[in-house]
Parts: sequence; structure tokens; C-alpha cells
Amino acid sequence: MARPRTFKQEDAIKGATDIFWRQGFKATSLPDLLKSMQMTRGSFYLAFGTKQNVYSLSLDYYDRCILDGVVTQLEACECDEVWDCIAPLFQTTFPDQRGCFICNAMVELGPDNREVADKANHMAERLRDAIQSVLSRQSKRSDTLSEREYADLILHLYFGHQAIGKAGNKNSGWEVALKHLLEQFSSGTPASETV
Amino acid sequence: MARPRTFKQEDAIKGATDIFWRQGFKATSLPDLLKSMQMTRGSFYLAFGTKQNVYSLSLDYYDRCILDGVVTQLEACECDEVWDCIAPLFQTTFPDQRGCFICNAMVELGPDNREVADKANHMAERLRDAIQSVLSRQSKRSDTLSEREYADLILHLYFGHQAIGKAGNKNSGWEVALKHLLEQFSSGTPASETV
DNA sequence: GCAGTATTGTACCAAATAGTACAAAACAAC
DNA sequence: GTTGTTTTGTACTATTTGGTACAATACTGC
Repeated sequence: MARPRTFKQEDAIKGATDIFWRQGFKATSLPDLLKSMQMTRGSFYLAFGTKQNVYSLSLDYYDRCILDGVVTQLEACECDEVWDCIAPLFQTTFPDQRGCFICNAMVELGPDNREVADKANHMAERLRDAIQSVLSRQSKRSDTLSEREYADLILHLYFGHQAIGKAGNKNSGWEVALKHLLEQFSSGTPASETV
Repeated sequence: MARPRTFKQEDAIKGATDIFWRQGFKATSLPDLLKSMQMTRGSFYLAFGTKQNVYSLSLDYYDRCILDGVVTQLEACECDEVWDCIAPLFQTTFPDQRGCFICNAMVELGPDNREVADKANHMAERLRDAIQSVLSRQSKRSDTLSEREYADLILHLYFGHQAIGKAGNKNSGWEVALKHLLEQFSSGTPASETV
């Protein structure tokens, strides 16, 4: 009936996510965005309307594709040691020191854009729940904090790690810290094993 | 000899810090900046040269005036309980959900601007050292992590708290988490007191 | 008050900004 | 192949961007 599209919605949003994740919203100009989405202005505005809308769809994409993988990984992990389930979350780094898109979105747009803040908070919750599910599978557990509280603590550690990582600081001490927390969690009394 | 300045360098940079802290570098236009510094283009460019340079001076100002106060507060704190020394660091919130300028700078410019990254890292170090100095004053201490390692852990918690806070999430769980950490630190075996 | 000097404020600039208008194009149905 | 429909790509626009040029200004020393 009509002229066919030359792009797939998913691919375009994937390209948008890539550049927004790397550069942030304000620092990404429309030419930057169009190049990364591999489309031209006409198609872009017909299909998506505004830059803001595409950013919003990028957060959804991150939730659906990136975060979903992380969450699945955490929930499906069958390692005996909690460390082996959770450390990859911290060890995985993306190119160009882009950090974590959730953290980036919170910091850049959290105070000014309700929709972005809501989505970021929702994703942070998903991540915390996934961390909690890992802790739940442990037979031994702390007697001072609930699993939920431990998960919140680890989530804070994670976002702190992401922020510090963006400034290029290697060896910020997260490994020792995480190891310690997980040992505290796994046993009523502190273990003495070190990293 | 010559026409006198109508602004004080310190006041101007203070105004710049305020707007950069609140809006970030890219989102602050030159008119925004001039208004907040209460000066006009002519004086601005004569005195400071570029927007980037003023941002850099703002980081210095933050280090010298804001962070210095925080560090002094921590180092001078005479409370018996570590909690009472460190909790204010987390409880102090600035207007407009502006968060922590160090964290904001790391996330927005860390990957792209070496000078900013270096200054942010340096300030993070100062903060960690101050936290460590509080821990050092405790007679009782953990037997699993060094004071330095505990300070790193709390610093991560702090930056995570700042990032999450920008998205408006109240009750992220930082209080329980911090309380727990400090109790773990203060006693060889975990205490059972709750918040 | 005159000379010298640094600051001020405004007019200006080229480039970049997000977004629009619209003709050309590419298909399906008939 | 003509019609109808949607997509495409480009030309365009109004605004904003960071930064410059420069005349007017306000002071000190004399």
C-alpha cells in the first residue's frame, strides 16, 4: 500500500540508546542522534516526534534488553558463592566509561524530568530485587539485616561504584567492600577470608 | 589608575558554582551563567576566558568552601557515636535535588574531561580521608576491614545515595545500611541494635 | 582637568540547536 | 500504469549557542 520503512524501530532505538548512554541527553545533538540511529530527519520526526521521546524509549530499551539480561543472569545464577553471582555486576564495564545508564539518567535528568526519574527508579528497584533474589538463595544469612536491606546496601554500593568509575578511578576499593558485605551476610559472625 | 571592578571574583565564582551545581555544565547556558554570576559578557570573558574555565574554578570553589566545611565537620566531630559524626553527611541535602557536585561532575564530565575527572577524584579522596579520620577515633574497630577500607565502603554508599537521591527516591534504605556498617565497624561481632 | 588604564555593557558573529515543510520516492491494489 | 498511501531526504526556519569587538565609562596619578 505505501512506501516501506527502511529501518526497524528496535534497531533505531538501540542506536539511540547507545549514543544517549555514552553522551547523555543534552550532550547528544540531533545530528549525533540521527547518525547513531542511521536515519534522516524526516523519518525521525515522523516516527518519534521529539528527542525527549526517543530518550524515554531508550530508557525502556535499556530496561527491556540490557537490564533484563543482568536481572536474568542474577536470578538464574547457580554458583555456590554469592560473590560469584554478584561480582560480575560490578566487574562488567561498558566501552567509553559510559557507566550505568540508570545512574547517568538519574544524575542528569532526575531533578528535572519526572518521567525519567520514575523509569530510573523503577529500574533501580528491579535491580535491587534481583540482588535480593540472589541473597535469598543463600542458606546462611545475616541475623542483623533483612535480605531486602542487604540488597539496598549493595545497590548503593553499585551506584557509587558506577559514579566513581566514570571519573576513571580504578581500584576504588569496591572489591574489598563487596567481599566484606557478602561475608557479613553469609555468616552470623564475620568471616576472615580476604580478596 | 583604572576603572574598578564591580564584582568580587569569589562572589562571581560562587554564583557560577550555584548554577553549575544545580544544572550541570551543558545544561547551563551562558545567559544562565551570567545571570547567576551577576555580570555581563564583557567582564565575564575578560576575567575568565571560557565557560569551561569557570566550571573548573567552580570545582575549586566547591573543594575550598563546601567540601572543606564538610571535611572540617567530620574531622572536628566529638560525638561518642560514629553514627552521629557521619550521618549528617548523608542527611544534609541541598535545594532543588542538586545532589553532590562531585558526583554530578564525575557522571557528566568524567569520561570526557581529564581535568574535571582529576579534581573530582581528588575531592572524593579528601572525603574518604575525612571519613577515615572519624573511624580512626573509635576505640573499638573491626577486625576484618581496615579503616581505609571501611571509609571506601562508606564513600561508595554516599555516592550511591547521592545518585539515587537525584531521582527523588526518599527512603532508599541508606539509613539502615549505614547504621549496620558502623555497628559492624564498631564491634568485632555484629551488634543487634536497630534503627 | 588631563592622560592613562582597566572594566563594563552592548552590538555583533558564525555556528549549532531542535524542529518543520514538502517534494520526491517506493511500494500495494486495482 | 494509474491511484492512493506512507516514508524518505533535503531545504529551510527561528532560536540559541559560546565567544568577540569595541566604544563608553570610571577610576588614579599628576
